[in-house]
Amino acid sequence: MEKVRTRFAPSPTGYLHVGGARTALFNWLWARHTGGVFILRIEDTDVARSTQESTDAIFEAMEWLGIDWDEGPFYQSRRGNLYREAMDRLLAAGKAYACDCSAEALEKMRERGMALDGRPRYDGTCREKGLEWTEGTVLRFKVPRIGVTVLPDQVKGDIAFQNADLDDFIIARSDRSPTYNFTVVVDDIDMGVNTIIRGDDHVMNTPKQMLLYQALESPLPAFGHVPMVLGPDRTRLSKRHGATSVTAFRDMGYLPEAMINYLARLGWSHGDQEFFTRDELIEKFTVERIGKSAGIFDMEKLTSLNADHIMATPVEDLGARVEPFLTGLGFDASDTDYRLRVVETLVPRSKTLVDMAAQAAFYYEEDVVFEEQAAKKFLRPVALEPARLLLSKLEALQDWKERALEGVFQAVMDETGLKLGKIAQPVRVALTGRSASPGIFEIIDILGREKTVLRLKKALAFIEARAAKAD
RNA sequence: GGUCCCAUCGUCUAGCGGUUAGGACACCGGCCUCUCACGCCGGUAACCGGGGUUCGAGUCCCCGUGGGAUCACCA
Repeated sequence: MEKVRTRFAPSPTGYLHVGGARTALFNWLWARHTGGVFILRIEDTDVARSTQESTDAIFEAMEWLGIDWDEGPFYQSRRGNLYREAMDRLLAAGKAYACDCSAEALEKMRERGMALDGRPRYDGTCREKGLEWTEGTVLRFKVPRIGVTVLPDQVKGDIAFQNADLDDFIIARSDRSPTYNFTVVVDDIDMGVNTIIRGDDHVMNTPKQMLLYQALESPLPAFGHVPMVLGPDRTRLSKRHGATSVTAFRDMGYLPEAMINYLARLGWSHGDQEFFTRDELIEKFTVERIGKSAGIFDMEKLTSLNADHIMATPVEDLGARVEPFLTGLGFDASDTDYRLRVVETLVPRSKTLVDMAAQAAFYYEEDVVFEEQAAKKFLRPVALEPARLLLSKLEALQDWKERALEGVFQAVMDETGLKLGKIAQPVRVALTGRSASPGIFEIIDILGREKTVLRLKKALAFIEARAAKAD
């Protein structure tokens, strides 16, 4: 069996969006699954719209996702002579011809065709003129007038196109630069690409490209057209649907593992399995299992999957990954051991790294700020007695460990006759400012004696002041 | 409008002639419990419509409807 050679060929006219990322992912997975080769090619023939920033953004996004390439990046803008050579071959073989129709004439043809049978098209005016290909004329490909081109699509099945419905499309502009349908084919032939997985917005281009393969006397690659990714309103995903740039998800605290898991599962399935590690994806991915219908991008499911991946990631790893988010919040999170202990308590409660960093705030803040609702509900005079008792016992505690701390609470419970909940909630608010947090013993353990005592005293003062005001 | 594609819970999907139509997200109950999560248990919720084929259709065929893609000297 021939070695699989796939490619991802984005045009650098913007950031890498989720749809493109999924296309890249599928090609990459297929190459990795089969032990093949994955190629990156930048389609920058449209000089006006291509930018270096976009190219860099694409690299950055792919690197973050962990989608690496074996060959490339190749730039179409630097492969002019290759295209020129192919043009000459086609021209010499009579498979292409020059056309000097004006833009106005072309517009007329389209209008006429539209009025005639709803089919706007080029009417072949210059097809047999034998015009010389000079500056100012374009080069058109001579599409067979009869016959059917059947696309054996790996995901959609056979799709038939009447050659008569295809235009004699332009392969070289009047400035002699090659157009998309032509460059892709020439490049894919040159690079030995034998498997093309791409968005299904390309199906209509495919018969034209297949004809080009024939004209260039090259074997056809296998085609697989993947359905689109839609926004919640069922229209093509775009900026107005919110975040669509891959790197935006990185900044929102999503893990690349979760991202590729979600993207893979959107349009592809493996029985009932939802959670996949990168290796499992490579092991189980096949083009055959790609679905045929378009899918809606669901942020909620991505988020849920992200939480699952957070729980599946080693804490050391997570610790390193949240640090920038902690720093971004203005905290000094350079103490690795402390950070790891903090992260450990937050793992099952965090949907994203941003979420995790936000929840970690009380561990780093100098001073806790009591949330109004929480303070109102729990920092009340009834909490004074048990809190004072707890404080004195904590100050005297020798062994500052979770087990011992639990013993301290038990003692307070015994002496006051109160249940743990009655004591823990006020203390929680005192230490974290909020009514929800990780377990009370682990928090105290991690915070340490100094901070715990300080915060407890502050809360005590807060309650006393409040009681005084009430009198 | 022409051409092409698609159609199972709100969403992602399993299903490849015979199933009480399964799972996941979300949602709603309950359990666990120091709070919040996690976890566990349970629930609401789907085969677009109409014709065929067949002993039997979510599964096969046709038509309709709906949605999408594409019709450039853009990629």
